[in-house]
Amino acid sequence: MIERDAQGKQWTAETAAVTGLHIRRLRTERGLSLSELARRAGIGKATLSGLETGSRNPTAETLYAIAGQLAVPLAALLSAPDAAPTVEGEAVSATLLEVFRDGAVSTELYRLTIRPGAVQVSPAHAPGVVEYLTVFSGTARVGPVAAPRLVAAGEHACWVSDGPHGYAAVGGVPVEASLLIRHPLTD
Amino acid sequence: MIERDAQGKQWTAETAAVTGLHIRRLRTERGLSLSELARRAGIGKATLSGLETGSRNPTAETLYAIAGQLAVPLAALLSAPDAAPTVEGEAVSATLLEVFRDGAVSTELYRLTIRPGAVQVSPAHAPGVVEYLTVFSGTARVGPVAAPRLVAAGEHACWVSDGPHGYAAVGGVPVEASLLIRHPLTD
DNA sequence: GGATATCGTTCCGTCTATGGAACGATGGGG
DNA sequence: CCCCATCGTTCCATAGACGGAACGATATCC
Repeated sequence: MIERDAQGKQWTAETAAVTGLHIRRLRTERGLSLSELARRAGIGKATLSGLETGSRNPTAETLYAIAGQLAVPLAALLSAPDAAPTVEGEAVSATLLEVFRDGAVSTELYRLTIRPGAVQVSPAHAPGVVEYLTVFSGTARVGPVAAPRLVAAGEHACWVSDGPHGYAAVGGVPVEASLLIRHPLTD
Repeated sequence: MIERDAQGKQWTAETAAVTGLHIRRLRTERGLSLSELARRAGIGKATLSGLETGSRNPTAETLYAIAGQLAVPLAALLSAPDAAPTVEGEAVSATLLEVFRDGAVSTELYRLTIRPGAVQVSPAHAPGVVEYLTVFSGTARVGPVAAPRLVAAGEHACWVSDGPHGYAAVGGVPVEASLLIRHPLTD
């Protein structure tokens, strides 16, 4: 299946600087002064200034206050858009966008790009795991290796991934798609 | 109809507790002990313990280290992604998670909750707009008002939304789902 | 039983993120 | 010209987040 990046992300000087730039950009886009945003968010000017210049390691409380006033999700402040864990395979690049948890089911949402010229085969998952693929552009051949399906732009497919299954782009064009993987929580 | 959360989100005792539960859940799902995760993430056991029990206000550095080791986006640790723009309807709450743009198509991804006891009907969209709904939990009756479909947990449905279409929860339980809306860009 | 290991929590000294105040710079208005 | 408001940065005492060590609890082996 999709192997996860076991390498941990880290908070570095660079991360801090990028985060600061994001905040400053969002603030100026809204025509807010540093003092004004600090006042509205209920934080000190010193804190916000230090944050924007990348010389601080903010707490969750501070980040929440700022994101709330800027009316953006926290993720918009923190990471570069693609700092999420990315999985690279022979033919597939996947970015984990969200993890939903509802009752006894965990659902992971990936942004998927399938490169042409190769086929990626993933081994079986745990029983009960289902995958849903929606193609934005290009044409993909996906599903169980025993019974693959052609999915064109705007179409979608789903399959039970309790056996080996593959991903391939058809026609020499990369495929852009979203992939939902639904895991029953077997605890 | 479109309400935006202009009120700032705040870091409260409850936020901290929910965040802690998310972390603990992700950790135990992976079969990791608290000590082991702390060691791998390079943080103190005291820090992780306090975080999971909701008695701390972690720094970005700590959150990054944990999210990295759990291989999830930071948003999966922090409480529900409801700091994002949210659309509230009579029966439906939708959160815009992502917008993809690929060639001549724009695709919006929503996180959807349908409350029981009401039916929400949306007017026709532009021609060529298609919606894809994947249900995580509960059972939904969705699709064109002329031909609605029943979708149970783990199933999905798609329909062309060039006519009025509705969303309803069946069986008195809220429905949790993801919704992809695919717009051809006709400009 | 005793010895050992690891679990998650609590204690505590250190370090640092915090907000208020003071700072120099800038820009109108009278 | 002076006066005053507001800009973003820097200084600083304090609150609190940090990791190491010690803790009691539980399991496993001899």
